[in-house]
Amino acid sequence: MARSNQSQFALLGLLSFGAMSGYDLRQLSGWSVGHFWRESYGQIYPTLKKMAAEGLVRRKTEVNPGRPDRHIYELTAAGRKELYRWLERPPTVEVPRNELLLKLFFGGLVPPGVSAEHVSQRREQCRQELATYRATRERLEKEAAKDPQKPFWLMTLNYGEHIARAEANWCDETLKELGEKKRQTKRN
Amino acid sequence: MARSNQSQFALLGLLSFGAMSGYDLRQLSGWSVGHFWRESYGQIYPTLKKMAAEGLVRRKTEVNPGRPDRHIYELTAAGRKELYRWLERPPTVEVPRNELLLKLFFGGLVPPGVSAEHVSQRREQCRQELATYRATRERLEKEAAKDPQKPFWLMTLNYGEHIARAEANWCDETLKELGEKKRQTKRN
DNA sequence: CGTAGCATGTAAGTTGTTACATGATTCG
DNA sequence: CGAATCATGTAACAACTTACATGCTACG
Repeated sequence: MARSNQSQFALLGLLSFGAMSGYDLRQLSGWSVGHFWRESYGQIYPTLKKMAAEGLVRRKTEVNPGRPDRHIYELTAAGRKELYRWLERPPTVEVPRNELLLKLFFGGLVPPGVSAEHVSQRREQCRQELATYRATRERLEKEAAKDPQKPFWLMTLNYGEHIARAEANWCDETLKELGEKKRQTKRN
Repeated sequence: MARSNQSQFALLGLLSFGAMSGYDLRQLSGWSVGHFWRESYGQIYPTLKKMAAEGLVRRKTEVNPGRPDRHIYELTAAGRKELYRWLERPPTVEVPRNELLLKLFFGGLVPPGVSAEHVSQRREQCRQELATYRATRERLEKEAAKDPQKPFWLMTLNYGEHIARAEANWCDETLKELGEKKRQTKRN
């Protein structure tokens, strides 16, 4: 068992940037680790509670007049230690499920236009992702120009760009092949 | 709700190649869709049972003397129809979690050697994946030379190769950057 | 005045993994 | 003779998503 609670470590990591609320964690994760890691509120709030009970984080309540209270979570020494121990363990790889590929694998069962449409949509998504990466890069250059952690953030961004470009290229190649298939089918 | 039971469709798809047992499904998925889709027995057997109850598959028992019985599952007309309907729906994308990137994102918290070691291990995994793809490609050329579905299988294989190469390149670049970082750290 | 954002959380359901249980046969 | 493969399945649990519930404020 022990699937080792990855969400927990993601949150611990984000909290290393400073004390935050569950809401903040969600927002921050959106533009920082958003392209390779996402957490839902339904996951964040219970995990924070559990970590507080285990002494990995400390909870403080910030009372704001005319606004909902904010529950700010802060790393404890124990939490920081856990985080470091996790960072040093080698990451485990698992096969990511890819619905597009699964459908394409069975592409022979449906008219070729169906697969082409799926790939074409993916192509467009890649284009959008690449645009987002460019924007994030500019934002990083401005807002984190001097941050010592910036190089690491750029590395993860580079990863996204490498993969998105590769995926886009594959889409283009595949669309060409599917196009030929379509013509062949029409002739028969 | 309705997370739309992806595993179910994967199994329906594999069953379109012919009637099979749960065990067979697992084996077949290993080398066919293995690099982008995996199912465990704990998922396969209950799903088959459920689909049989819903009339998407038909179960036949093959009695073998001196061996465990084999439960062979076969697509029904309803199952086939469900499969086609699913194939035509546009695939949904979800952000795949990447533990390596998550650790790298927080790389500033640990000595640079730690991140380098993680990336280096990933580099080696890419090498192995590429070797597997080459082997699968050869196997496909031989064993499925005339299969009309072969082009689709090759497309999914191409995808794997594109991504693995991109990932390998990224690893190399990143290792270089991390190497420089290490030297800088040592000098300070 | 409606919508979006701020802000917290719970409940119910689904999906998936891992470990366990069983027992025969084949191969080295 | 021990390990791997064939073959099926269950139980326990972990993880995650979605929808719901609440209510205020700022903005157009």
